[in-house]
Amino acid sequence: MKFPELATHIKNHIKVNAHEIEVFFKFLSEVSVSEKSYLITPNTQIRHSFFVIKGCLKSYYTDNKGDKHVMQFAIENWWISDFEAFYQNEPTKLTIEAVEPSSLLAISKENLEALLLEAPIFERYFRILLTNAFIAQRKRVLSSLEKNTKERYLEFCDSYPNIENRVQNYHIANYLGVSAESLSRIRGSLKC
Amino acid sequence: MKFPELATHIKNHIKVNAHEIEVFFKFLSEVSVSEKSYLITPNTQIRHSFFVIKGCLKSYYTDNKGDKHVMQFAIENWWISDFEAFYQNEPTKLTIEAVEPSSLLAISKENLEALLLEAPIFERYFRILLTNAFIAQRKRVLSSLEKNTKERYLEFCDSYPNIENRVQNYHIANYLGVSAESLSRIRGSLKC
DNA sequence: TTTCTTAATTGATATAGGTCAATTAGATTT
DNA sequence: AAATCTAATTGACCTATATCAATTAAGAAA
Repeated sequence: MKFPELATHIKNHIKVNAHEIEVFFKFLSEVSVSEKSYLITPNTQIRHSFFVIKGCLKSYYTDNKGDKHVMQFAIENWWISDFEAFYQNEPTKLTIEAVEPSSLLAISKENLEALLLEAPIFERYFRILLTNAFIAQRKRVLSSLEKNTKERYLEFCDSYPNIENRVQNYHIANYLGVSAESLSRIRGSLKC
Repeated sequence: MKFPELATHIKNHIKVNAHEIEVFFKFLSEVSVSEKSYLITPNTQIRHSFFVIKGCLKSYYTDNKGDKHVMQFAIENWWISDFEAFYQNEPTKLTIEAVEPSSLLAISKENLEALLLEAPIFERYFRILLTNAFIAQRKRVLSSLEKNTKERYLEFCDSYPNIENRVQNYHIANYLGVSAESLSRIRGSLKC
């Protein structure tokens, strides 16, 4: 079986048979990227969603002061994209950059549409993922309203297992919306 | 035609015929609430989604210090629910409270499922709404990372037209995650 | 190993926004 | 109109976090 990681991920969410999985796989392409290279850059029209087989990536928005704001990290078995551009056929606003050398599966918007026509069972798979992603965003909004930085850091470590050792301090600071110095002090206070 | 507001909302998103709209409407119930009454309270199993015909409501999370954090306002033509509870069949965590006397259409989770079986065209309608809601949450996350309170207040006024005159200052402060005093000072600085 | 580069930490200070208290303004009730 | 209640504003002060600068640590390259 090709791409066992994605096959498992699909089976964890919906009931599918081997043939349907095969159909899915024929719409995928394999992508490998080295550390610090880009999958997506701002203001382009290339629109894919990516499933991480191995590695670690981040998506971020660069504001007009040049500050970067991390929207998402993705490690093994996560999907990552500029979802706004992907779903609404708009130019990209985000950068997706590999934090580690990574191997991915990519599906284009057109191929996704073709897949859903040929195997509508996957409507359900993507609807579940979209629902989960929506709820995850709501939790992040709520966290930012309710919790202080230390609590949000701990929550972050929880939702991205073991990621503290894979991405740099200041990337996490950009995700949490605090300065690298503040996060460093918080980490210091947690060690004691 | 019954419920012209919802009929228009649906037609703005998908192509439907009069019969399909009729099918949708038979799964709805009408709800009226007075100001300050609740549609949903925490730790209940009642799960509906509500479409606002007239009025204004808010959904909020109450933390264990008793502080309230507003997730969403809803005015005419918005859907509102505790989406986490609704989509994932969990007990509610939010309160939905009417800010003005309001009239609503309600659809239960079970009726939604029955509707989607009988008229699958509405899969598309709800998928579009879910996608829009997901993207709106992402924008809110990005705002909280990128913008200061004044900018977020202006953005808020923009996305909820004319709401400054309909809900109280401190409700908006709870939405933005700042104190009522801070928001008052920001409003003051904008008048000059 | 030595050098170079990038990231993390630490210190000193500044600032946005929080908290608490008092005052004013608007609504609502009597 | 007077009294009451709730919300908004304002002031004084406090705290968390930002910012800037200097130092240390860790990795990568020579």
